[in-house]
Amino acid sequence: MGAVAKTPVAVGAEQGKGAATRAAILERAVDLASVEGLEGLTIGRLAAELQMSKSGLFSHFGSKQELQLATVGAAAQRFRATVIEPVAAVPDGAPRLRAMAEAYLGHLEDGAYSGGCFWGAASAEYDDRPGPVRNAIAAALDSWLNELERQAALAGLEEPDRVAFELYALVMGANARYRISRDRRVFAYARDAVERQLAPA
Amino acid sequence: MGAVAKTPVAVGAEQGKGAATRAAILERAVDLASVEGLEGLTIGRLAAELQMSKSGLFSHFGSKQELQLATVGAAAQRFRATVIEPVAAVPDGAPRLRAMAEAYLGHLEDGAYSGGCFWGAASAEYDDRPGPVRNAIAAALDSWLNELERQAALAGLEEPDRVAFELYALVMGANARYRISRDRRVFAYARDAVERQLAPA
DNA sequence: GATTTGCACGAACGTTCGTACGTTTCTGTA
DNA sequence: TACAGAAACGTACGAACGTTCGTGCAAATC
Repeated sequence: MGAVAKTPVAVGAEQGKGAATRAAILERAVDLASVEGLEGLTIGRLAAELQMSKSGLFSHFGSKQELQLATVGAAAQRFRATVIEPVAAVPDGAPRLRAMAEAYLGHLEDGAYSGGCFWGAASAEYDDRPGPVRNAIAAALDSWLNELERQAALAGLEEPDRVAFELYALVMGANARYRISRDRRVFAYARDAVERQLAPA
Repeated sequence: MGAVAKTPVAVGAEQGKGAATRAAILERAVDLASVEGLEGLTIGRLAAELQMSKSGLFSHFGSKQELQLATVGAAAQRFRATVIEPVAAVPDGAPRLRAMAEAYLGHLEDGAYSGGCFWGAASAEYDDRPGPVRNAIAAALDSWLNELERQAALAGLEEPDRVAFELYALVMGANARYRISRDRRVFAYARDAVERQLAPA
């Protein structure tokens, strides 16, 4: 191939066949974990769905916990790619919050995620399971809440921490309620409530 | 009270030693399932915690699914006993909704449930697992939402279905957020938001 | 051409799961 | 006191779990 000078392993360098396989595994793992849970996510089943051997898949992670942590990381990356980055150009404050909520609700409504919101499931599953996996989930959710609060402050809203909580509760509630009742009216309720939160801005 | 079915699904512990054992099993099962999930709830561990044999416990239910269904039923009974019945004497409408929300949030805040809200965990776990267990969970949540909507209507609030959803999202969001962040401020946020929902009444 | 390295494989391990079945122990009447 | 039925127990099973280990093979490196 090319005569490009090869650098030592850089952070996040995605080269080689192994990295591609690993990425494919994690893509599927996020979907599977959204349905079966992070604990119900089984190495054997994941391998079967990807048509590879259990041991071959396992060797990419070394332990189930490492697979779970990597899956949480992949889910965070996917969340940023679908809810954060697409609205990065929208002006700070109320417009940005509106766009973020819409990006989240829109993906739920379209059924883009077969298993619903990964974070809703992971949060409920690990809230009582201390350890690195729980910490990773909590950190991701905290950073999301912080972003909501930051934007609420930029919007000039009073009590941005309270507004952030309410927005979080509304969109997660829409996810939870839609998932179990399949009642699509919850999306209208949630959009309406988000709008009411943002009205003072 | 009507005719008793052949299946061991009677509610009252009126007869026999077996019924008392069964009730004790289910009491523990609800707590365990709130922490480990309904799927993570294992017969062996449940038996060990109750200091009885796996087979002795198993014979009360005949299958794990029957144990899960019975656990859902016991959790519904506990929910009614802690959130519905204690406020039965409170006047319909806004006062009743306030009292119900306070009963729910108060129990969460006091840490009465070691594993947090059973329904938040069960709903997230089973939203993608079709079958009798999911149906039982969905039915219990629907009846709760319906009660909220009924009380919202009695309170003279507009769009009682929307109000019911928002109240549901707020209290469940408080549970979810408190469980993962241990931030007690969410209770104040939730109470404040409930009050704002009820203000027009 | 020889050697090292990176990926994936199949077989087997020890454990735990839900479930089945036969036996023992308790308990409430006749 | 005897005894039937209920309740709890002990043992065993097949399957699936996470994990370990040795091997095969292609690409990269020497």
